[in-house]
Amino acid sequence: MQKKTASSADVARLAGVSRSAVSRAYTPGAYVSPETRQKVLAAAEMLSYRPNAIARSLSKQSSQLIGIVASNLDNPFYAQMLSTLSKMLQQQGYGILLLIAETPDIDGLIPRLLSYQVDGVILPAATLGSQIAIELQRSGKPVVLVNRYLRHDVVSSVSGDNIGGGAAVADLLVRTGHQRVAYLAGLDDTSSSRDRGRGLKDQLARQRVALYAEDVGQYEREPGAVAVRRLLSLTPRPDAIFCANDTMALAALEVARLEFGIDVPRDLAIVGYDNSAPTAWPFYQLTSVDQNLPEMARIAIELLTGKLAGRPSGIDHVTVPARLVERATTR
Amino acid sequence: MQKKTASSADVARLAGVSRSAVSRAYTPGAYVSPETRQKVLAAAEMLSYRPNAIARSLSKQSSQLIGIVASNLDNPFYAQMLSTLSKMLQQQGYGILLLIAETPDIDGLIPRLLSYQVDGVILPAATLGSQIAIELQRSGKPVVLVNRYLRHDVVSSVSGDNIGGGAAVADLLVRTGHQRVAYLAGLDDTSSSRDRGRGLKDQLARQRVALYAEDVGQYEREPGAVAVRRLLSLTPRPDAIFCANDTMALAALEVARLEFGIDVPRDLAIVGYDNSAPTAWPFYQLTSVDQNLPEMARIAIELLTGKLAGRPSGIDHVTVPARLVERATTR
DNA sequence: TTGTACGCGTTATCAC
DNA sequence: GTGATAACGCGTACAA
Repeated sequence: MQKKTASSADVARLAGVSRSAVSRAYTPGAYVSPETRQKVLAAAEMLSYRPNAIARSLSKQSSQLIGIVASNLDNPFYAQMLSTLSKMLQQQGYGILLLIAETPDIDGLIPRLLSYQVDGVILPAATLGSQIAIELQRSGKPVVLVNRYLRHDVVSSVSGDNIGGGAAVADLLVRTGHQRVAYLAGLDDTSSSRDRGRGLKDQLARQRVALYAEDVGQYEREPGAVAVRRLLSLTPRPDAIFCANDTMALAALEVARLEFGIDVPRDLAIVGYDNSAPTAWPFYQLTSVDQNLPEMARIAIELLTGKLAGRPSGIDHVTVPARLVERATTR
Repeated sequence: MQKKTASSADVARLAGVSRSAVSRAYTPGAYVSPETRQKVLAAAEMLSYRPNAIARSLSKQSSQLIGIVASNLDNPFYAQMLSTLSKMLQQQGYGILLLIAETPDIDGLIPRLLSYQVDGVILPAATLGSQIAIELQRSGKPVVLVNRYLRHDVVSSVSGDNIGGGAAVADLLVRTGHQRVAYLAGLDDTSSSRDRGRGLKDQLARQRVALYAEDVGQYEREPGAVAVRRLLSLTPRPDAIFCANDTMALAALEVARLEFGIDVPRDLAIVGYDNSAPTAWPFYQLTSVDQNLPEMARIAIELLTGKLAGRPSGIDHVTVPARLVERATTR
């Protein structure tokens, strides 16, 4: 239990070398003789010395810190996204500065994130105001949006193939004989919700089926349930509901079975989006669209580290293929 | 889109004052005349200057950064714990350095966390090796364990009243006429699992009921389901299963109803722990024990900030009362 | 290969 | 009140 944490000067003194030598001993590929290197490491061990990353950041003008602005951690998809991104980043030697974007004063928090000189920022948040992304971008920090993109190509992003995913759902529903397909959107101002709906609609249209109804559930359980009740009260009733995420789809299944006594999938098909863990639970067995989360995370990091390495990349938008996972809520 | 981020020297030059004046303008309660303060703020605005937190940390010997070592983010309880802790901390002006403790080389990651000079560390991880906590503590960093404690009082912690929670379950089960109560433990080497089991057993004993069976499900869905199958294959069959967390309890309910065709709660009671979101979902309606997560988070931060303020607190262990939430899996 | 000297951006101390 | 100056701990030209 030593008083103060040892500095490179302490190590240098004990090892009988200069501070530069200590620094070099910790710099891969620096000119140090094996002997001095050993002396330094031995002394460091004695003092249980660890280089001070804060001081290094100041000197190197690079903190090796990545900011992640997260939200909706109650949604398993985003919880897993945060976990996956973090694991991959820390494996590559980066530290993670976390910011939860659910407090009202989020705008005041971003400058604080920046003040820690993060090398880049990842925004895995479909429900986040786009203003933040634009501001970050303007401040010159490398930024990558995940699961969302902005028009006008102002900031790089990676997202799932929402149009393709919606189209795959349309194909499945038409193929299994559905005629009155409803779409339960997430948030109107998000690219994900819009594109999933458009993919569905367009692909239905190509097969001479018109979208029967549309409602909005804000990507959340309660508003979703309310919207589903509205949809299921239409006459004639829809024979299929495609929900813009799993959270709403799980609620839809509950409302349909328990409140309306509907036989799913015989009289009603329900499809979700994200293929999050609960969709596979025995009580639900929900058909859903897999976004390939690990791949999205991988690419997000690749885009960001590319910018960090100064690779001359403009604003690019990468799309990851989606995959329909059929379970027991479709026939 | 300026080239470099402005420093206090740039602001000082533009405002026609010294760097000290700039620093003081950003230090609450420092000796600055309103006029110079205004000049500085105006110049800062022009250059869109933000104090560099890294440099400040170096100078002040305090980073205002708290490390959180998280894991099991697929468990809604821990996802919410991370979210709540983070929100509270950032509200108090702290930054959060996140470390996901699910990679094999976790031991190598801790020093990196420390190298960023975090002011303190919170460990909300029941499944984390206790060695890490002890090492951190020994390094002199303020540490608080959440939802777990260590014998011998070596590191501060806050946890739910697991013994009381287990006892409350025992009372409920005896009161509703159960005689063959089984306990599905989490991980043997965790205080939470041990205490919940002990609370159950002791309180059963006080009412002349012996624990009928015990098994281990590692706090996870699949191992939990396997253990439940073993328990339900006993003859005579248990008439109640108390699971050490919700994840296993949800799986237990599925196995009982779908695989064994058991009528829950008529022929079998199932109780979980954590009162996480899915327990309230209509398909489950699982009776569970609420840990009062927000209160646990609040106290954890209070303990930590107390240590940071140099308040002379030893090693203390705070226990938060638990509350039984009865739903449809008990009668 | 090694050491010296300076810079990174900020705060604390001290004269003025 | 204000402005020099010295830390804070480290990386790195540059000289040796």
